[in-house]
Amino acid sequence: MLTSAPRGTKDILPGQVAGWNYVEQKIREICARFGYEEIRTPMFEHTELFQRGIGEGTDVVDKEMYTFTDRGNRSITLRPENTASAVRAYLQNKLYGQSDLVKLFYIGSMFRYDRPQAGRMREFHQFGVEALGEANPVVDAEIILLAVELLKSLGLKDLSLSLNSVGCPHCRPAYRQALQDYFRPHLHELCGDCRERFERSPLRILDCKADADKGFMAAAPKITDCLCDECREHFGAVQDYLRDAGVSFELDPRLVRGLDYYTKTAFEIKYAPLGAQSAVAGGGRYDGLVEEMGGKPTPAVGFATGLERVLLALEKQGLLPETGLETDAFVVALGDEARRPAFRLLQQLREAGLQAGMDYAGRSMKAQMKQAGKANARFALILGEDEVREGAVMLKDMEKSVQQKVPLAEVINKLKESI
RNA sequence: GCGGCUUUGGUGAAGCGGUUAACACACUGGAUUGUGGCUCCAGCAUACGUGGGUUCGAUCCCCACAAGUCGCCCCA
Repeated sequence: MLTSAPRGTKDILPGQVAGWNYVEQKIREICARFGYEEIRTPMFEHTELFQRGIGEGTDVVDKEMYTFTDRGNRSITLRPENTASAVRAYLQNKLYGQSDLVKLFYIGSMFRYDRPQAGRMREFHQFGVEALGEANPVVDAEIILLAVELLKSLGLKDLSLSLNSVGCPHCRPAYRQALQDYFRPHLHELCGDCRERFERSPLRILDCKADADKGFMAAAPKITDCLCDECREHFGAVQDYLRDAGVSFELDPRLVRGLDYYTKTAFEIKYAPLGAQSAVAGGGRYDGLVEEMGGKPTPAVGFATGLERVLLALEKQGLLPETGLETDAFVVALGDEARRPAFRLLQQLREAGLQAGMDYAGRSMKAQMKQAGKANARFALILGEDEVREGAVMLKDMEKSVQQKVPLAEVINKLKESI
């Protein structure tokens, strides 16, 4: 137990960090281009924030949160997602006072108690974006394009974008009703899960794999047929903007988001080879959330991507950057008299801005040369009795395998020239 | 939360009711004097996920648990 991390958590090891840095750097670059600014919110919040924001009755809130009571008797929850926190920070810090439209992004750990699987961790990392304060569908499109642009710039291929509208408080109740009316006569034919969903979230029945091929499924009312005028227009406009941008997508009337706050636009980007956890990014509009949390009515859109899944996709497509230490110079010390001068030389190299290393174990020359080779050193600086006496150092080019004796005072300049 | 599969050293793995638990890579040392990447030699699992049981005897059989993985679910 002492030597294993809690279930569903993972160490990101030195060899893997380059991939994470690569993705994070791309994220920052693209967010800057799109005009989104980074925000960092606490990893834990008052439990109530998520209950209100995400909604009781959702799986995330009901069965997946890490909730505990702190020593001050407050109910605290490790953030299962970042939208609620972002909205809270927006309200608490009155960011709306700075401009009508506030565009934020975040990168960080999220926590959900779920059964671990590849691409589904209990501590996982999300990058997400929130645009608060604008109802125009052009922002929906911008956000989707940002997600697409990110994944594209990482080099990912074979992604699919699905789009839907889940309606608004005006038209969704009617649709719910229509669905329940439609399914009621078939209730006994539905799977157990769906019978439970019938009352609470009939929309999810559409998404059920077990019932997918039942005859009556195909004819179920589609939300897109039940949208109010405003929602319909909005949805149409989002599609127009995407087409103008040359982004292909498919409409999926069965795409439903599991968090209560979504309205109108919902979208998901999938990378199918990831199997059961193929959703790489997902999000949509949530026009009611800010008000729900005590702010003025404020339209908003956002999405999140699962970084582990993005990394998995990159790995599958062979797009992860190489990792490995670069070494400009490896100091090889021979004999006890050379140790101190060698260590001093090492420091001087590093102070001069070079990446330098040496052996600390007092090994044989052969072993030290091996180490230099393994460290990928461009040069080996050999310091033996002779060199110490002469105030010189043997400079060996590891690739060309040629060497020359150079006065100690000149090595650093010589190295800098050739690197 | 549900079901299937898997679990041998740092890694990839072979094995089988009773063996010194193969082999490869990695790692460490060596192949006469101060020089890497090739080659050769040697070393490197009181140990087969954990805990029980069956058996004269279990890494190999049974049970439980754990972890991983695939699917469901959920979602990113």
